[in-house]
Amino acid sequence: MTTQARTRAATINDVARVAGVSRAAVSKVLRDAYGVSDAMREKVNAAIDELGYRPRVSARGMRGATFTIGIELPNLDNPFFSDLVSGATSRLLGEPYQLIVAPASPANAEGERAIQALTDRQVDGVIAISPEVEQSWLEDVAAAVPLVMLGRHDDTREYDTVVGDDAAGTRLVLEHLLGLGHRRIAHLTLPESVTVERPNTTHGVREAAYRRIMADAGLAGEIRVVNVEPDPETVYAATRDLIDGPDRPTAVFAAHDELALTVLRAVADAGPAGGDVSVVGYDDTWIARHPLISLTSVNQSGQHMGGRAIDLLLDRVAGRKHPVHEVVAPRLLVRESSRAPTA
Amino acid sequence: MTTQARTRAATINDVARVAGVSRAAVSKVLRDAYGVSDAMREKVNAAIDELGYRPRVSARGMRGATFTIGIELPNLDNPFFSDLVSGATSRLLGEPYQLIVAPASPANAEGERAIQALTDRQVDGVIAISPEVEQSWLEDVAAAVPLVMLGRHDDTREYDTVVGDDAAGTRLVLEHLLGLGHRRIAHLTLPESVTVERPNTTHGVREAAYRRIMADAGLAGEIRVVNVEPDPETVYAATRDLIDGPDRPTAVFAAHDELALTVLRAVADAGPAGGDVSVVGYDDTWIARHPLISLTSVNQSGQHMGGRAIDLLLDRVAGRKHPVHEVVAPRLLVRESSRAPTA
DNA sequence: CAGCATTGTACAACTCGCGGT
DNA sequence: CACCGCGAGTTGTACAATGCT
Repeated sequence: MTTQARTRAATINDVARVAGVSRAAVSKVLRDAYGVSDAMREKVNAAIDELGYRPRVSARGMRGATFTIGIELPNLDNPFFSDLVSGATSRLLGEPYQLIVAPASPANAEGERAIQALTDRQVDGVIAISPEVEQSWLEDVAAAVPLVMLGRHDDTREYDTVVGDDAAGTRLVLEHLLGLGHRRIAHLTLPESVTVERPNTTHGVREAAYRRIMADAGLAGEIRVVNVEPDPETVYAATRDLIDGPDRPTAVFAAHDELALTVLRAVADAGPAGGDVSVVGYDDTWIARHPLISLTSVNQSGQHMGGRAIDLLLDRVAGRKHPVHEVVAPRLLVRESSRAPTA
Repeated sequence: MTTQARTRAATINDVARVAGVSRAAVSKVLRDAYGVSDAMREKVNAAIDELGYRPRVSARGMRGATFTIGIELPNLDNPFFSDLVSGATSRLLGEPYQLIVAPASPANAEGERAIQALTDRQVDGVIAISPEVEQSWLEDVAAAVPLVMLGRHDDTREYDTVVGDDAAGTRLVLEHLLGLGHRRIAHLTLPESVTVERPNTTHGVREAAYRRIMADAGLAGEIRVVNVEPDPETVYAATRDLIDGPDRPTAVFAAHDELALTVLRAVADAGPAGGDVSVVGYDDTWIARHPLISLTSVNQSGQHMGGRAIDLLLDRVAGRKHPVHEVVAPRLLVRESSRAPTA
């Protein structure tokens, strides 16, 4: 502690020696296991404090648990993901588990690598968002470690899911816009590799629901889906194409808030010449609520979803085997970014 | 792989048996160590593929490295932190290291716990942002594992630092505002526990520079520092107090963009009655550039800082002993949130 | 007898079942 | 019976030692 350049960090053996007990006894105290007297516990704890001892998680992981749960995220830029993490973190207060986040590399399809990095590190459970990964691969992962997936509507054998009711959320958005009198409503979303090719993902369900509801409203001819890579430049350019092109939509339903913000930016930059375009997002992130942004959005409480994911994971760690699929009800928050069309 | 309900995951022993070689040989090809023939490498890799073998990082950690570098962050809500992580992630492409993020719990002074969680997990290096932690404690940590701290101007013995030139950045802000004709310029920042009590932190330096520059400009009487906990409600209330109270400032210099956004919110909510208040932030996060926000801010490139932190850490892993202190030059981005005072 | 490739084996730090007082 | 300790087991690393041209 006070001495510098300590030779080596203390191990369980050092603690045992100082406390005058066996290594196994120290282990029991550490794990709060059955069969330790108060006197023993006190002696051991005193030695632990004296040496500043901390158990190596690596060594623990060889036989027991690592008391670590890992969460894989596509990136940290989307504030919805921060909500998830913050919900998970606060649900974990008081539990002996430490949360670690593994951001997938910017490249696509890096989700697998990040999930594997977590399992390689012997985490006790994994939470992940990976629309691009095959279900069969996830089932294999789940056979080895408790797994909860976010944002997938899969019918699974081995893992749990927490997901918003994306069809209902999309209905809320479209009924709102249709009710305002909009007809030319475009849907801006992620590439087809995570929508039409992955009909069980959030964005797959949202796109399908958009198409269905538009058709049901007799607006099949107005269906317009723009699939783009989610980097700002591409989204911006795609939106400008939409605004500056023929048959400009009067409303854009963006698949999530981060996209919606870029749409708002393009609309703002286009100025009055761009016409009056309503914009709706999804996730109701904190920035949507900002009065200067005031973005109409669908709330599905990322905090709550993150917390529930932890609940399900801890259930699984405790032994549950059958899959649970939790669906979170969406709410529409109407703000200034959506209004009746002027034309 | 294809078979389900595999009994147990493959170990290095299984690989050795299938390949018909010794365990040591397998270890060598895994580590790319000296002294393996091409034939050996091929046999082993074939066995690895066949078994779907992946080395346990826990076991590796017992003797060698974990190929993991950990980054501790106070939270994931501040987009500047996302920039840091994204800079670190892309700098790490091609390196054999995996980045994991440990968010500190919302409670204050949880930074120590999160850093310890990383060292307990035997990471090969740590990057951290922890203004509240004692330097002596960090020196102890750094004696055991390579450490790079962000946002601290410490004169260190064992760890490196990457930090913006906060005095220069503050000067850019104040010269800009003074040049516009502002006199009543308030500074909204974090609690004194991380400013006046920690003069080596970013926010400590910014506050001190604010006081000095104001005084040098003959405005000692106008110095007004508001120290608040950074949760939105508190910041909002403090800003309203400022706006609605006597001697309303004509400009507010917020210590970082996340705070500045809440200030903008309070100003927007106050409406014309709140008067014309210029707002300046710090970090130039992506949201500051949004045309609906258009926040004047100081850029110190989080991406660059995150990348440099990785560079320094890898240097240290490779053996460097003496401390390096890297200072990043700031740039002021003037946008619509700051303008000449009307009164 | 160099100069390789390859293997044997001593660790590393903890957990846990079982046997002993 | 309540407590405690022995010792094997966990998976990989790395160095010394062996075997082979």
